[in-house]
Amino acid sequence: MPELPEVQTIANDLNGKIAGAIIAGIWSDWKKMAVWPESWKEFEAPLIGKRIENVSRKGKFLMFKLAGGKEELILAVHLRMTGHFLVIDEKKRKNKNDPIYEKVNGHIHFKLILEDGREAALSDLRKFAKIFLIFSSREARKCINIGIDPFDSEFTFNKFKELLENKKGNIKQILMDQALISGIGNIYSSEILWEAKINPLRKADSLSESELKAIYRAIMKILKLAIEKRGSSESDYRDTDGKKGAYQNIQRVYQREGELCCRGDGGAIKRVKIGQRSGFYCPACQR
DNA sequence: TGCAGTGTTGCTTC
DNA sequence: CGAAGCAACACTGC
Repeated sequence: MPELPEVQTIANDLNGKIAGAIIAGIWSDWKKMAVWPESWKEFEAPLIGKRIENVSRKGKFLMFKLAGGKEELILAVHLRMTGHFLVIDEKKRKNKNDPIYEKVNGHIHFKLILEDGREAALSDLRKFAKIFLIFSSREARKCINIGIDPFDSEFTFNKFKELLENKKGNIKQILMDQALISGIGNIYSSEILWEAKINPLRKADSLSESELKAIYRAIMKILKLAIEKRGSSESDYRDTDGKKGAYQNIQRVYQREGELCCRGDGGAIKRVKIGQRSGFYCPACQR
């Protein structure tokens, strides 16, 4: 489930592997994923022959910065629920134990074919991923209407507090609001609130200064830790080698309904529906 | 066997 | 106007 740590891991890996590579062609069997330009020909043409300068992350978006044309061009990709990128080198695909052969990766719907023969392939079981181009000379389309990134230097505690002012909803849904803060989804919002000892159903306007501080610290701590662990792989998420992340092994509440909270307070993890999503928390230590 | 549930987002409806 | 519901899709598990 690509949230900020998973997208960061993919961006880092792609940057290490394919920065500098030239795009020889693109391929897709699901052209609906290109949301802009909507015509596949117009989407495809500007990509051919461009050099991938670097790959970075913005919120949950992957940003491929391309050079070689008259203007700067960015290929932006949102992985939604089940998307992940694999870097495939056909010449080296001999070992059947290569995790790239896993069943979960048999859902490739888009490829950047590189001049050196490798492919950066987007695997997406549920076909929810979206891709689009951002031309520096054209009016920016409202594809990326996202809030501040937690790793932006301007994301200070005071900024965080300011963003939450006058917010009426529960803290979990607010943390997942991409227009406010970008990158946190269902897994990490649960984990962050456990770390901060805050009940996910708490109204944002009921939180004290010290509780807000605990949440802010938890955001930074949990996201950094998850990036170190290369993300969470309960399900389809894999890195560009097809390997799993390790964060699911240290998750405290997410997907642990019924288990005892590891704080040793005797609380059993509860699962509640919050805005049509599953939220997990320990009723004993999260107040 | 069939249907509810699954990480995300954005559009529709009330 | 904000909140809630649901659709987009494929697969898993009860």
